[in-house]
Formats: sequence, structure tokens, C-alpha cells
Amino acid sequence: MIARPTYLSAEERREMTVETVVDLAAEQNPADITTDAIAKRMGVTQGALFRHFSSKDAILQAVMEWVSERLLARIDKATSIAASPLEAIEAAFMAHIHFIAEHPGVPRMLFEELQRTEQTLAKRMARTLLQVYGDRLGRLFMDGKRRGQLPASLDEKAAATLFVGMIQGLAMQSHIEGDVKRIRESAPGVFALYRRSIEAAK
Amino acid sequence: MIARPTYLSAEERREMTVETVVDLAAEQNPADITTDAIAKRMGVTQGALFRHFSSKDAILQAVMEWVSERLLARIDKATSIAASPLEAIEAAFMAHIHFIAEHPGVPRMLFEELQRTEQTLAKRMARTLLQVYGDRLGRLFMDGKRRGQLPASLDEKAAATLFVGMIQGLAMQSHIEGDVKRIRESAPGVFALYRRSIEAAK
DNA sequence: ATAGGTAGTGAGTAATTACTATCTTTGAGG
DNA sequence: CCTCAAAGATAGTAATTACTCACTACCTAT
Repeated sequence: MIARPTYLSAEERREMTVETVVDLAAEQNPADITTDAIAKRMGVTQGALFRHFSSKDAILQAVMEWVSERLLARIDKATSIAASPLEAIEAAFMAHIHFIAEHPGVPRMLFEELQRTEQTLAKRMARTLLQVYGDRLGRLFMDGKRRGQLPASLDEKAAATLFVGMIQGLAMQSHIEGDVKRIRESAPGVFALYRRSIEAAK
Repeated sequence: MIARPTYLSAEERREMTVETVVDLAAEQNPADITTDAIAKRMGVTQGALFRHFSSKDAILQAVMEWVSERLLARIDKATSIAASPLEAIEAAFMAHIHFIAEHPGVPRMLFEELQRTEQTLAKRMARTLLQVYGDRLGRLFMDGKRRGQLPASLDEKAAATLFVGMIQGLAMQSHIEGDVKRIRESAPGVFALYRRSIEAAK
């Protein structure tokens, strides 16, 4: 059986493109992800990409959409089966950590987009994701206060900033150490500290 | 009085270049800091830069050196006059926050360097800075344990990761909100949480 | 089987970027 | 005041990058 070139449908190719970008981001600097690099990885010429996306920004936008959907879905699922607000917060955290372990390029791409000064569509999507993320956190904090697991005096904005920072710190640390899988092992220790910082006195 | 072009000495020009890059990073995506952009801001042609630096990487390397020296010096000074380990930790934190408020481009440049896959000299310097930074933190934690301000059971690595993440989170948050000066106002609330997370039970 | 639309190719282009070679201007020391 | 080395200007180059366009291979519906 000789390998023959196959034509994929537009939808299949779009999906494949997004996944390729996510994979590439795990291996190299997001800034180095050129349209040529994406096409090469897909075994396709560079021009072919522009059949399915009107611009590179459109590709990145699709990637951000992919990330938003998957990440939020996993976090929502994790929190929904938690028995208490504090457990939900921990579940959301661990869901995020596992997502990063599976897709190490994601936090790097997100950060890259947020750094931009031009108002690209991909950047807007990244900001929206962060905002939705913050809303979800805010709801968990409110629940926690109502149920007495968190002190009513808790500074919710600070708690959200620290939560996001905790994840960023873990992502960066494991990236520097060159072993992103190990983020799963470092995560519980850091969360234990975080928990102490927001928990109501017993 | 007609403005006449003036020739600066090599040393003056080098210093001016570094400060220009730090300033530019506060305003735009570090990726967009081209040699042309640097030269334009200095009121000089692009080629002139290469009289004083052998390559762009050499410029970035000098910037990282500048950052390392200033940041560590300020942190060392702040911690040296603190009355206790916990106060020293807080002083180091606030010194870092003030440094970022004055030079908002610095965390962005650092992160940009760390993202690189090529082994540039600037990247090596950035990693070294983080390592030295971690050592300083480790010493403060050890002191804190010895003096009973921190529990002996404290996970030092987790505490360091959370510390760095806290700063990253604040830097990103304030960058997104577009008002980096306000990082000074949000910082104390976040540190209060951090303190709770590492402090020994009273 | 064939026609027609779509996926993909190949070979471009213009813009950008780090870097260089050659010439000119400046200013400090003799 | 003159000289000369160093600072800077001017005008390049080669490489890279996103994007385009004319053409070809493939697949599906009739």
C-alpha cells in the first residue's frame, strides 16, 4: 500500500491546525511558531493554511477558542462534583494543573498573547478567558463565605490574584526545570499553602 | 541656539541603550523591540548601535545584567534592615513590587527571555537571576524556621514557588488592567494572604 | 463516467529585521 | 590649530515572514 496524499475536509484541517499549534507551543517559543512551521508539521505547504484561515491571527484566535472551551469545561466539570466550596477550589486548581501537564504550551501561548500591544482578536479572546475564569473563582469564594469555609473578611480580589499567580508560578517553575509533567507533583504542596492562606480559622 | 548632534562616549552610549530598552519594554511587547526601535528612541541611526554592541543579544544581555544588579541590590538592602525573617520576607517582596512599579517592562522582558528555546546569553543571565533569587529566599525561610517565625514543617520549595507566582500574578494582573502603578496598592492584600500561608500558628 | 467545486501546490511578493561596509563628523590632545 | 581615532550616518545585504495567485490533484454528486 503506497501512501497517497489525501485531502481533508475544511473542518478536519482547521481542527488539525489548532492541535498542531498547541503541540508546537509545547516544544518551542510561541514566537517561533511561523505559518511555515505549522504547515511543515502538518505535512502540507504553507499556502494551504490560508485556504482555511484568513490570517495567522485567525489561526491563533481559533487556538484561544479551543483552549477556552476545553479548560473551562474541565474546570466546570471538576467543581460541579465537589462536595464543598473549598473542595471545589482545589478541584478547579487540580483540573487546571492537569490541563497544563497535558498541554504545556498553553500557558506560554496565553502569556504571549497578553503581552501583545496590537489589539489582535486572539488577544481579546485571551482576556475574555481570564475574565470568565475570574468570575468562576469569584463565585466559588462567595459560596465559601456563605458556607463558613472562608472568612467573610477574605479579600476576594487578592485571593484570585494569588490563585492565578500560583498556577503561573508552577507553570514557569516546571518549564524552567524542563520537566513539565512534574508540575503534578509540585502542585499539591503549593495548594496546601494557598489553602492555609484563605481558609477560615478552625 | 540650534540643537547640534553630540557624540557620547562608548560607556555613556551603552548605558543609555540599556535604559532605553528597559523603558521601551514598559510600553510595548518586548518582541517588538527591534534594534531600529531602540535607535529611534535614542535619536540615533540603527547602525550606530553596533558600534557599541556586537549583536542584539549582547544588548539584551547587558539589560539582564542591569536588572540583576539593581533588583538584587534593592532586595538585599531591604532585607538587611528588617528586624525579623518574616519582616525581611515582606521587605523583599515590597522592594520587588516597587522595582516593578518603576520598571514595568522588566518582568515582561524576563519572561520573554525565559520563553526562548535558543540558548542565548541573555536567557542564561535570566536563569541565573532566578536562581540567585531563589537562594536568597531559601536563606530567609531557613532563618525564619530557626527563629520560630515559620513552622519547621514548611515546604520551602512550595513557599518559594508561591512567592514568585504571587509577584508574577500581580505583575500580570496590573499589566492587564493597564495601570502598572497600582500594583503597589494591590500588593499588600496579596502579601497578607501569603503571610498567613507560611506563618507559624500563634 | 464526468463535471465542478474544493483542497493543496509552487512560486512568487513586499515588508521587516539584524547586521555590515564605507564614508563623514566630532572633539580631545598635542 | 591640526590631527586622528572614535562616534555616527548612509545605504546597503541576506534572511525571514505573512500572505497571494495561478494552477493542479482529488473527491463527490449526478
